[in-house]
Amino acid sequence: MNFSRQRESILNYLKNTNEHPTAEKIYADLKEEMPNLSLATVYRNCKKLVELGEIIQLDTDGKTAHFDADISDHQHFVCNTCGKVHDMFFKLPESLIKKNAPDGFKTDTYKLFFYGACNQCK
Amino acid sequence: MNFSRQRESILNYLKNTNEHPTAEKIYADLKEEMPNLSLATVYRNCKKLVELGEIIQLDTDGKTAHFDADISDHQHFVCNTCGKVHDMFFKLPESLIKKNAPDGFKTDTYKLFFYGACNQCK
DNA sequence: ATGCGTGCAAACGATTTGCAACTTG
DNA sequence: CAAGTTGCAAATCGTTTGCACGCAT
Repeated sequence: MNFSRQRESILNYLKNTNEHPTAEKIYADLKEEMPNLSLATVYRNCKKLVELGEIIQLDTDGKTAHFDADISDHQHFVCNTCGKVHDMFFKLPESLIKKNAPDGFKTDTYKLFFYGACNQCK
Repeated sequence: MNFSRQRESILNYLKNTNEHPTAEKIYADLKEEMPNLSLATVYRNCKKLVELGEIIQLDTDGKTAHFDADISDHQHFVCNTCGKVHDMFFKLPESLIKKNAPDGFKTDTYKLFFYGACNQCK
């Protein structure tokens, strides 16, 4: 086994949801099958999985981090009403990035979040 | 006077810098002229000024908020080395937003941060 | 044995809050 | 005086860490 039972569970949980849960949510849901799972373990493993490139971390606001097992280069839409995070599969055109970067700056990555009302909350 | 002395100072401080300081930085700098300024007051006033639309809050990472008195619709570049935040004066084309928003979603705003190396750190 | 991973509780950093005192109209 | 604001200290929230123990090589 590559990963510990806990790490495996967390990764698996993330791979099988299209929500983008917080550590607390992952913890609450997995706690049912693993009653002595600890929140620290969830945080530790999410961090580790991010480092390993198995998942990505979404800082949708300045507060709580969300996690996503879809590591493809895509964007997110956050509903201001229900708080749910939806995927948007596109990338910013390279030309747009290049054109607008300050002179002499080298752009590695970007974070892009859209906010508004989802189809259910509108 | 519209605002309290403290609130005025904070807004004024932000209007006269092109850095994008954190609450701690604002506090540290203003404390010199106002020795009994409290950090809580800085936080309270930054929050209030954001609500009033006088400044904007930048959540460049999941951790510390930065503040910006330039309320025009513009973007930011964060240097991964020195941490400084630079302005980028452009907006995403409406067509790009419209084209990529999930079906039936209504986009209000977006947050866009670029990360990389600035000309000095490169 | 070694090394990594765990659960727990305590610590942490950023931010918020309760409160009594103070300002300003 | 009323409404809004302050400074301080304590509280809160999300997250991290120290530690002693446990499990797989």
